[in-house]
Amino acid sequence: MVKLLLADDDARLSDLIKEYFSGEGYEVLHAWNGVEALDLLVKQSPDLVILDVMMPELDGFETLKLIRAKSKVPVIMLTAKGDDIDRILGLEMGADDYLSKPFNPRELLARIKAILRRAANDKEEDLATDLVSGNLLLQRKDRSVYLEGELIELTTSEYTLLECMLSLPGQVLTKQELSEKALGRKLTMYDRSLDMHISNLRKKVGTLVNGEPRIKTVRGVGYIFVDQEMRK
Amino acid sequence: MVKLLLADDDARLSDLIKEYFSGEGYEVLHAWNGVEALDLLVKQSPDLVILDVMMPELDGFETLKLIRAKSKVPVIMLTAKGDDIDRILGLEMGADDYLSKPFNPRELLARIKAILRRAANDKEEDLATDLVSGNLLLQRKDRSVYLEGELIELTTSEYTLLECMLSLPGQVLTKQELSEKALGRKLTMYDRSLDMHISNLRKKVGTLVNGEPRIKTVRGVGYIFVDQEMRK
DNA sequence: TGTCACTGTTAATAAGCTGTAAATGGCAGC
DNA sequence: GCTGCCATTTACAGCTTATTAACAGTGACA
Repeated sequence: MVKLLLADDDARLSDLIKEYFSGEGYEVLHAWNGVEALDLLVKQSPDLVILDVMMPELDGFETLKLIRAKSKVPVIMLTAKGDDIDRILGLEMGADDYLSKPFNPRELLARIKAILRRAANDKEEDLATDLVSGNLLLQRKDRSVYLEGELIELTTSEYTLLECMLSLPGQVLTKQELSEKALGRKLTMYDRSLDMHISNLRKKVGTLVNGEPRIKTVRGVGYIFVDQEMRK
Repeated sequence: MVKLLLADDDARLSDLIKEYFSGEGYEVLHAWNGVEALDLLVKQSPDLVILDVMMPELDGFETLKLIRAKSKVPVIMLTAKGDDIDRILGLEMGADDYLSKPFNPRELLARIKAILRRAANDKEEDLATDLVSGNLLLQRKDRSVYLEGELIELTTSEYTLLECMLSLPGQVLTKQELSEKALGRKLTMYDRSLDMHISNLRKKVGTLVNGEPRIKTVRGVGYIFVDQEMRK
């Protein structure tokens, strides 16, 4: 069952939404403010969050910021009537959609469906997309990597790292970015873990056909995965 | 060849799309309005319809309504920029996706592919209620499983798990997904239940004919049910 | 040229994940 | 209340992988 998290301090509206969506076959969790919402987000991991902008304790924007710091869950913001600034701010901060009060529950439902469907599509799309660079092939659907047609064994970190680099070839990826995306944590002062993974990756994925290194170092900044035309 | 039906009264856009999609190996039929579109739908039965909302004679919504009255063909709606009401109405009325103008043809292509893939999957699900992989057969109608023709006794969880894996063979299924789909709950920190079921399944459903394990583990991620050609 | 910060790599250590046997708990049917 | 069957939890061995430490190179720069 699809689980929604609604963060709103208006009891009447909340009840209305809860009732409507329960009838439509959704499970609705409710938080009275941003703090509660974050708590529920962690504990219940809902499929989508509906955030009222106007809330006590922690307003919608602050909450959204904190949510985005750790999660990619789709978020719909509820803004006051005609408050364009809010919409723009919300979307810029990573909300997936907005709706101004007062609204028709049916409209909210339609938006939720649209967002969830798109999210599913995107995921499917990702899975179906193979990354290629020269003689290197990465298949996401089964997390397999082939070099010159030969299957290469990679550890989880190596795979994730390679996926990151392959999806943005030819551009500098900072160590900070890579550590966060591939290892899931901030890069700290004397953390050499990333360097190790790069080193191991280089051993396995090695060098280009022409002998050039496939992963270039940008001293003091990060690494570049050398961009190559797809082989025909 | 995949046949697309484009209903749009904008000559420039139509030409653009026709050209782009012809280059990508699609056949593009064109209708100037909803009436023509319905006519072509019957006569040519395209694989997918792209409907502009703004059209003379019969607008996109009316057309969609008439299409849905007789056909389940996938439909993508083209809406004016930022016209939320349109896209909501469209989705509620049974469109499969929407795209707001102006758009990048590549994005349209991506969405078309996604939808067609989904349609193909759905069809397969519906028609073939039985899932087959090598010498393994799962019949949904009576929840029975046969290995090499012999009936295998599985518990509820084992069966559901196997059904999940068999329906997406050859791709990584994360422990999270499997736990949610097969056991109906989120995977929590020290939950080993899924591992146990996998272990038991392996005992029963065992190994491939060639001795390879049928269920591969992807450390730190999940499992893959090895894809096999259907036996003829 | 010498210092300094940063990098590459080997080896050692720590942490984490998996498979599975066995214990536990829950529940339906009798 | 038993009994039997499953699902879940516990426990732990065996392994794999991640991280840390240590040290040698290397480029940047004064």
